[in-house]
Amino acid sequence: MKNNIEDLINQAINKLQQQGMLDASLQPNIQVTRTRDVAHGDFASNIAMMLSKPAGKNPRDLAQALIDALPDNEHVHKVEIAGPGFINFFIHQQTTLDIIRTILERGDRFGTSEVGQGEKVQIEFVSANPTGPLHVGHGRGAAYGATVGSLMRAVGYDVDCEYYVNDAGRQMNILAVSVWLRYLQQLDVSITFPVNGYKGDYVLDIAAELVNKYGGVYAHEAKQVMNGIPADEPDGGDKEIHIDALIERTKLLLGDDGYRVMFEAGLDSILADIAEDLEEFGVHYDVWYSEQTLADRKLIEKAVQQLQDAGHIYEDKGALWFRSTSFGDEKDRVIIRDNGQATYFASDIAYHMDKFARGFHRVINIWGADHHGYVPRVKAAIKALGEDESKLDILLVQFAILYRGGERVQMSTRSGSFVTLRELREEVGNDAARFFYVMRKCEQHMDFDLDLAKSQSNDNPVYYIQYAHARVCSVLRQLAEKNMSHDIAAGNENLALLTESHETDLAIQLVKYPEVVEKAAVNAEPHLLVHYLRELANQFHTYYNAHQFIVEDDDIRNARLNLISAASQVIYNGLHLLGVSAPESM
RNA sequence: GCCCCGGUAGCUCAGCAGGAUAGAGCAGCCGCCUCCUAAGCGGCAGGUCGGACGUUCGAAUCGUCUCCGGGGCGCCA
Repeated sequence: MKNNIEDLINQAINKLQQQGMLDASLQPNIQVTRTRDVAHGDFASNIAMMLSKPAGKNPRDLAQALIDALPDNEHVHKVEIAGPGFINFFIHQQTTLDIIRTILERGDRFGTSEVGQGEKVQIEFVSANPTGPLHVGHGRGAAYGATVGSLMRAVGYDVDCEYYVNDAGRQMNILAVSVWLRYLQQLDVSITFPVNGYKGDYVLDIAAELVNKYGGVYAHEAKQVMNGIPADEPDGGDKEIHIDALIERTKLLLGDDGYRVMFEAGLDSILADIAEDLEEFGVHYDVWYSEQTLADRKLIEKAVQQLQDAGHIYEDKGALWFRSTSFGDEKDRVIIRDNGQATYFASDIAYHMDKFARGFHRVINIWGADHHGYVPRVKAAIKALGEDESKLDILLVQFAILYRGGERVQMSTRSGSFVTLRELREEVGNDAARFFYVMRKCEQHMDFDLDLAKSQSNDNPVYYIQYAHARVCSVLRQLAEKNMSHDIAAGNENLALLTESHETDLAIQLVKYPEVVEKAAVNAEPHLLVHYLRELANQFHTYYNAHQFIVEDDDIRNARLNLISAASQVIYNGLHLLGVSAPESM
């Protein structure tokens, strides 16, 4: 309808240009918006005010000229000039009510479209290091990424969701050592656990399984483990040096095979846990991409070589540097350390190179806001590799700050004192968690009050929306008890009977749904849908309180039941996109 | 020091490709169940849109400066 009106205005402008009232060279940017106030009709355009200056005419006079030039349209009921020169369009009520028929016909496909034209899009999100369970901070990225994926699919994009598994690098070595040391402790080897080790209970569980499976096969005496290892922090040493020495000692004592056992026990167990956690949260991935395979497939070397061939690499102090400053970064970055090891950045260049090689038209990375300093160098690398950087969008999700008892909850994976996503899900439920996480714009810091979320209180906005859906289901259930029926075809014939203001308001809200879904998808802003659904639920509840649906008059009853069925269908569709269930009774 | 995000009602936040009297939830106060679930509805009250200047017919929205809060700036990942 909006496009329709833009069309009409365009025709009017053309007509005035032909008549010489407007300069033919004007290329107006026609804006049509939905009005806030019903007194202003359904749609409004500011075109007359925008053209008033270049046309050298008073905006209200120009508006009148445009209105006179507007072609007739079956859906437009009335056009008015208002205020300083707005043109307000009033749509026929029947046109609005026809949306009910459309919704009931299209069912759960109502709101989907093809604007994405099947474009291949990759969304990578969460990608937390597999060194411990997901915590509530990851939950926001998970819910946000999954919802953006659903939204984009709904409007016709071909979406792949991907998790980048950081299964290589120092963190994983620290995990392997942590597992082994816990294993030794459980075999009563007296060892002080390093400050920098992973202290979470899950490491104890992994170690216990190893004890079960292998007994003392990988045991060594405390002396062998600790002799000659530089002191840890509490003993006046450096915790980083201490843990690195322990990694080397572990590799030495266990050999390659033994070390792999520790390494994989940690990785496999934690990754499986993460995958299960996300699946239970309704977050599905198409691809789990291993960082290790980049090295195995020599993609890192290839990426470095490609940059070198293009002349963007130089050597300094024994390391290889990428001249990222040539591409807008604030300083150059090391990609191969003086010890010959590739940096994480090098892997990431290779990873992004591979993303583009896989043929995505658009690549979306959803990162925690703490990675924002990393954005320029990744974009720099992409430019240096000759790729089109506009295909890469990096969306930064701000932290979810937890509050418990009015106090901020500190989180740290290493210390083991965090609230896990699983814990949150169990306490507030998947529906509330999914909903809360996408309620805010992603760049908005989020205060997540655990006490409030945990309390199964009525304040919970997700219940409010679900309740609207359940209420409609309940009404339809009652029909049978009252020996009455709902004839959808008859209802569609009688939509014109829906003349109450509550009914038109509700229908207008329903008309907006596809526009909201499209805008939420294109802008990656799920919160728009959340706000829309709240408003829709509110309009339904208001209608519910104002009028009876189960009435004796067959025509009115069928028409009203069609309207509320359509409303509940839209609520169902919207909640589904958010990954939230729509219960039939509550 | 540089960079990113935020500063709108008591609290948590929408609105920000400039537009017609700035919205919602919660909290507060007052009403509404002989009637399809009161997990609901209606009403009242509540705001110098952090501040200043600028652009504009018009600024919460755009620009510059400034103040406050959060985060980031490694041969870590």
